[in-house]
Formats: sequence, C-alpha cells, structure tokens
Amino acid sequence: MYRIGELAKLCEVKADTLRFYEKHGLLAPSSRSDSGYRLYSESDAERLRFILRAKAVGFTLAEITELLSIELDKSNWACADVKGLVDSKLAQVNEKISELNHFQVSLQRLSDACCGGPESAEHCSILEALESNTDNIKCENHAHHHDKSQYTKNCQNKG
Amino acid sequence: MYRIGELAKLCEVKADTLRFYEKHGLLAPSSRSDSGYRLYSESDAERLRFILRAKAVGFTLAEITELLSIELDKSNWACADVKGLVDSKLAQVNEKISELNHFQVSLQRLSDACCGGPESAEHCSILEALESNTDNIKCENHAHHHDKSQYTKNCQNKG
DNA sequence: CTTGACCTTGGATTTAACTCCAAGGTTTAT
DNA sequence: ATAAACCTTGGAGTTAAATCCAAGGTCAAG
Ligand SMILES: [Zn+2]
Ligand SMILES: [Zn+2]
Ligand SMILES: [Zn+2]
Ligand SMILES: [Zn+2]
Repeated sequence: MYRIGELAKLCEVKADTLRFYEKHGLLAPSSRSDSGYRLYSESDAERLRFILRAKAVGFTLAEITELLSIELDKSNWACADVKGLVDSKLAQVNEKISELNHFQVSLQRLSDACCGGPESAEHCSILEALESNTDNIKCENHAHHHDKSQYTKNCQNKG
Repeated sequence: MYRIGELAKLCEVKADTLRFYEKHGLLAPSSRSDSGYRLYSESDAERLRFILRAKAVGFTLAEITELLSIELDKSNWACADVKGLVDSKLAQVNEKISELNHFQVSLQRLSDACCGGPESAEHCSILEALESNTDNIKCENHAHHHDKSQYTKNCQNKG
C-alpha cells in the first residue's frame, strides 16, 4: 500500500493531482489508514498508470473516464466502441493540427518577409501585412524598404 | 461612426467581444454618444481588423497587445522586435504541432491495431496497450484474437 | 516533548477568451 | 405611446486540469 505522497512520487505526479482525480471520479484509493490517510493498492497504481498513458496520447480526463468505465466492464463493450473513442480523438487532433499548420504557414510567411534588422519598424512588412486587408502577405508589393540597402533579407529577395 | 452592434456585425464578432476587448485595453471607442453609447470611428474599425488578423495567425490577446503598442509607436521599435514576436510565436506553434503529431501517431497506431468490430472488447488491443507498460503498441505480441476469425483487421495483418 | 515531514479537508485561484445575465436607459418604427 | 431592438453597467459563469492555501491532525526521530 502506498500513501498518497509515495504513489505521487512513483508516478511523477503531485499528491494534489491524485486528490483531484479522486474528486473527479477517476481514481480512489482502495482503503484508508486508521488515521484517515489514503492507501493505494498496486491495482490502484495500475489504474493511475492507465490514466497517465491515456493522457499521454491526448485524451482528456472526461474521455479517460469513459475509457475507464469500458475497461472495468470490457465484456459489455465492443471493439467498435473503443476504436470509436480513439478515432474520434484522432479526428479532433487532426483538426487541431490543421489549424496550427495554418498558423504555422502564415507566421512563417510573415517572418520570411521581415528583414529582422535593427531599423525602425516604420515600414515593417509584418505590421503592414496585419494592417492591410490582404489575407496573406504579398511579397510582390515591395512594401518593405529601409533607407539603407544594407538589410535586404526581405521582399526584395524575390524581386 | 458605428455603434457597437454595427461594428460587431461588420467584423463578425459579438458586441460582448468588443466590450471585452475594451475592458482589456485592446480597443476603445474614440467617443461616446450623448446617451453614453460607444461610437467607433473608421480607424477604430481598422484597429479591430488588425486585432482579428493577428488572432487569425495565432497570436493571443496578450501578444496582440504588444503588437498594438508597437504599431502605435513604430518608429521606436525595430524590425527585429516585430520579427522576434513572430518567431517566438512560431516556435510555440511548432512545439504544439509537434506534441499533437506525437498524439496523432500514437492514436493512429492504436486505431490501426483494433479490429473495430462488434465483438467484446475483452481482448481489445487498444485497452491492452493502455494497460501495459509498453510505451507503444506492439503488434508482434498478437494480443488481439477474437473467437471468430471473421474479423481480422487487427494485429494479424502483420503476421 | 518537540520538530519536521507528512497527511486531512474545504475552498479559492489560475489561464484564456469570451459569454451570459439582470436591471435598467435609449431609439426607432408603427 | 408603446413595443422591439438596441444600448448601458457590473458581475458571474464557462472550460480544463490542476495548483495552492489555511488550519489542523499524525507519525517517526532525537
Ligand atoms: Zn525591416
Ligand atoms: Zn520588419
Ligand atoms: Zn477486436
Ligand atoms: Zn479492439
């Protein structure tokens, strides 16, 4: 039997996290000591590891609660149910990735358009792109010219 | 001059969002009507569009606040400052993408290992992977066998 | 017998970006 | 003149997953 701090250290989480999981129905210690201390069994520890593995592949605690209820009653669930949870999560993750990829492309385009030099930002391509109503930065407009032609890592590259 | 609802509709946000932006120092109407209604000028609208464009490339409101302060005082900032913000955001986005890619790969592997059929989940590869202490699912262990050999879209594929 | 490490509980706080509500004032159209 | 549609304010609620706090009980060592 582990006390809360022992299990926490063992699984590299905080004791607070274990109390949080208990409050939310994910993991309760199988017993208490006479003085009221939580006592976790080896199977409680296994359950915690299950939770942490599910977290590590991206499931939320709400989703893990579902997984756990299947896990405890496997024979009344089908592979289709389990795979459904995984595939639905996969779809969410793919959607999020796609949003972030969009950010990534836009930011990269902004970054590439700016010389990044020490000159005044008065004609910075990034700011101009955010000011303008164009969706994407247009390198063709040669908007970014500094007084000195010394810093040329900007739109002119493509001209 | 736009009233709050007009500007909101024009820019496809809610009036509440504009009040929220005002409370957080991102966008204040340049004037008020006699009866206290917010009145937004065309340049207020431009500022809002700047905010929305920055949001569209992934900046948080806190970061947009920084961008706006640069935007209003361009000559006292360098391209390097602006590009720094973009590059730092880019790094965050890349990190998040990489985390999600890890989720994606793991979930895909779990999904591929499960037959997804109507049989009992008692021997579901997904659950077994989450129970076991192996980091990744191992298809070599042929853990997933159903009574009927009718549903074979699982580990046996690779055998 | 006292210090320090550990444990208990309940409740408050954090982050981000809204979103909603109540109670009331204003404008506009019929 | 009255109803609908709009606006005001302050403040509360939402989501997720913890994290922190205070006041106090327990346990082992010295
Ligand atoms: Zn520059
Ligand atoms: Zn620049
Ligand atoms: Zn199966
Ligand atoms: Zn399965």
